[in-house]
Order: sequence, then C-alpha cells, then structure tokens
Amino acid sequence: MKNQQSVPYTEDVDLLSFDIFKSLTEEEVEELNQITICTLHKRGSIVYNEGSRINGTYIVVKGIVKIYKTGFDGKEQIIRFAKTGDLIGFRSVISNELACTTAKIIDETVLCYIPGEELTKLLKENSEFAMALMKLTCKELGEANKFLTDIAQKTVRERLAEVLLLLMDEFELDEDNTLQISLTREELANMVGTATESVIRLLSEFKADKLIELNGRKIKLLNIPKLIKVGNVYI
Amino acid sequence: MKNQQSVPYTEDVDLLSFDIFKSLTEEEVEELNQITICTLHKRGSIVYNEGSRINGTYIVVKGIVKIYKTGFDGKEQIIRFAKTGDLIGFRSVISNELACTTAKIIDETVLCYIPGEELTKLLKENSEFAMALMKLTCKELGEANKFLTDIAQKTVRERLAEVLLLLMDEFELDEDNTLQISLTREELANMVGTATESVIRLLSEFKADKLIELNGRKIKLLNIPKLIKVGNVYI
DNA sequence: GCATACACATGACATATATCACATTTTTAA
DNA sequence: TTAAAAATGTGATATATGTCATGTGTATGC
Repeated sequence: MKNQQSVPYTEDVDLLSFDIFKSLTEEEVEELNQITICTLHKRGSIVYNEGSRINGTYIVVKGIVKIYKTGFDGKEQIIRFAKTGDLIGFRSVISNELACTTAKIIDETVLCYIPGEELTKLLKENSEFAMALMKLTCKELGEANKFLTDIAQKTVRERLAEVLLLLMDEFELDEDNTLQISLTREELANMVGTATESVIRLLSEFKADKLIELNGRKIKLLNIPKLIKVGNVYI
Repeated sequence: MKNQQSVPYTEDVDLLSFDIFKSLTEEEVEELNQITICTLHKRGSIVYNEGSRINGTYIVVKGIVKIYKTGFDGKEQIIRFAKTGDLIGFRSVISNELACTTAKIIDETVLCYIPGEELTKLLKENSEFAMALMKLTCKELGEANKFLTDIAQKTVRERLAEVLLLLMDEFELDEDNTLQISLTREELANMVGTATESVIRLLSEFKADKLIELNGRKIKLLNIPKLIKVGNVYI
C-alpha cells in the first residue's frame, strides 16, 4: 500500500482500437473519450481490492494486470491476467456486488476508467455493445469452467505444463521461443494452484527433460508438442 | 443413450413466474409462450452434450439438471445444478461456441425450449432483460471463481463440508434437516473434485463426528455451525 | 553501496488422498 | 421375480505433493 498508486496519463488513447468498443457509434466513442480518465500505474500497485465496492470499469490500454482471489489462509489464486484491450472490474458493476477479486499491476500499465453509469448507459442504448460484452462474459465463464475441471482432475505437473502453454497463447513467445511474460515462481504456483516449491521442482524437471530452458524468470519453450502431451492439453 | 429422451409436456406453464422473465413486457411473454416448446425428461436423459451445437436455451420449469464437464480421462466435474427458474445452455448460444458442458437430468424435469433467435431478439429489444441476463452471468462467473479458489486451496475434507452447505443453500432442508437433493457418492465426489472412495470415507468420518446422519443417499445435517467451521466457510 | 527483504533452490519428512482389490448391498431392467 | 449392473463400504498400499528447514542468490530502497 504505497501512497502514490497512480499518476495521470496524458497521451492520447484511441479507444476505438479496442475490439470491445468496435460496436459503438462515433458519438458514443466521442462521449466516452470525454469521460474516461486515464492513469499510469506502476508495478505492485492495486487497482481495486477484493471486497471493495467498484463504481466503474477499467480498460487496459497497455500493460498487464493480475486478477486474483485471496483464499482464507491468505494464499493468492490467480484467476487471469488482463492485458491490452481487456476490461476489468465490470463484473462487479453489472452484478452490483462487491469486487470478488483483487486487481494488481504486474507490469507498468495504463488504465482508462469508465464510470459505472456510463457503462450501463451504453449497455442500455447500444444492444450490439451489450451483446459484445455478454459474449465476453460467457467466454470467460466457459474458460473458468474448463480451468475448474483441470484443477480438480489434473496433477500439478499437468497443470504446470498447461499454464505454460496458456501463457504462450496469451502473451506470445519472442523470436527465441521465450515467454514474453515473466512471473515469479510464486505467481506461477498461484496460477497452478500449488506450492511454490513444487513449481520450482517441476520446472527443474521440465528443464531436465529438455522441455524448457530457464534463465531467471525467463522461460524458453523448447518442445511444445511434448509440453502439450505432458499437460494433456487437447485443442 | 436411450431412444426416448423426452416427451411433450402439455400442462400450462407460467413463464412470468420466473424471475429472469420479470422484465419482459406482456406482449413479449405472450410471444414467448407461443414459441416455447415444453418437454418432460426423465432421470438420466441428456439435454445436450459437451461439444454439440446448441441452437437455443432451456428454462427449467420443474426438476433438477446436472451441468458437468468431462475431464480427459472421462471423469465428470460437476459445475452446477440447475433447478426451477434457471436457464441452461444460453452461454453457448450467446458466445456462439459449442457447448462446453453436458446437461443431464437427475430428477424428472420439465424444460421449455427457447430458440436462439428468439433469445437474441429479446436481448436486443429489451435492454432490461439483457441486463438481467448479464447480471446472472456475472454472478455465475463470480461463483465459478470462488469455487476455483476453493478447489485449488482447500482440502477434500473442507470442500466436502462446503459442498454439503452449498447443497443446503441451493435445495433447502426438509423439516428434518435433511438435504432435499439426493446424490450418489460418485456425484458428490464429482462436485468436490475427488475420488468416490474418499467421499465415502469422509462422510463416515462426518457421521462419527456427529456432523451428519446418513440414510442411504439422504444426508441429515446435525451440526451446521461445525460444518461451517470444518469447511472454513466464511459468509 | 550497503542492508534488508525477497526470490530461488534443495533436502528431509509427513500425510492426505488416489488407486486397487474385493466384499456387500441396493437399484435397475428384463 | 430374478439376474445383472451399479453403488456402497473397507482395507491395504503407493505416491504426489505440502510443509518445514536452511542456504544461497538477487533485487530494491534508503
């Protein structure tokens, strides 16, 4: 909890470049541009906390936001990462509940804030936008169900392999086949739903099996087909 | 896979009695009544299968439907139970994806089918209805996230206690404090995300600890406060 | 630049839970 | 009603994974 969580962000943001706003009319985008407030957040700062009231939603313009729940013993469970173009916080606005997750910046991030009233106004006035957001939510729900099944049925080893592949899909590899996102071992553990030590050990095993190469937090995928096999990932 | 999965259901159904349709106008309900086709399904029949294309949604008029995913080794993971007033299948219609779950009848059930076009038409024309459905989806998403965290972090014992309490909330107790829904041990295991034998053993332990009383598939909750404690359930 | 707090790594150990095997009981269908 | 198929229950056993302890390396802030 630092004092300065965010600073104003003055550069121009083109909201229309984000898929979710594609269905808005010119006037609606214009209005949105007037209303939104953009801020720059640095690593570690909290956007909102589980249990707090959220009065609006944020669109991620740039950067990465970690969305997680805190288990009753204080352990984090990472639900997802939001990146450029993703909306965060809207779930609570729409269901009118307290935030059920915490959003924490893990890479310097630019966020634009859209007040809840503006969001609901758009949803009411523009059914296409409403459908787009609904589609998004439904997709997320589908993913959540899949993830649930995996955690319930797969071994830690399988889940770790799967998480690496998921990170590849979400954040791409660089020319060197290295994951663009770098997470701590603890964060990986909090995605997989296991202990940090287990992740460390399994990563070493994967390395020994020539599936990956490790360089600090950088993970290079050496053998993706085999990772798919290890993770029992069916596409 | 029996030949006769369902038979027509002729009795009158009052769609307006379901919360989700409360926001519809009289004409919309009238139209819906014209269009919907109601059917009676018996225990064990499949409403739709994971991976199949769904062209519409069903409202549960009466009965209980088990919604589950099948893990890669064939093991079921129960996502939720749908009961009177719940919509099933709409997720796939809206996200325009194949069904990501299977819906199976576990108690004689009456379903009314609403074609996808009718659903999307209502969503487009009636923003209040759209908001209601969105609210529902967002709530489900919140629950899915909570469940995910529990499965990832809690012990099987804790989860079983929690599932019993969840079933109490969803299906109520009779005057005798007995759960109104009766599931097989395997189904309980598929909710908790564990092996059937583990559920059997843990239920015996709960019984020995005077938390519950067992009578076939009927489970009587003897000490709810202690169950809450065992499950680390915070409300 | 130094100190302090993390992050990472590895070993030893405990144990919750899965798995297998086999009775017994209950349910289902013919 | 009876046979077959599920579901339930219990014991023995294996093991994946969590936990604790301890050491080294590495950021990070003052």
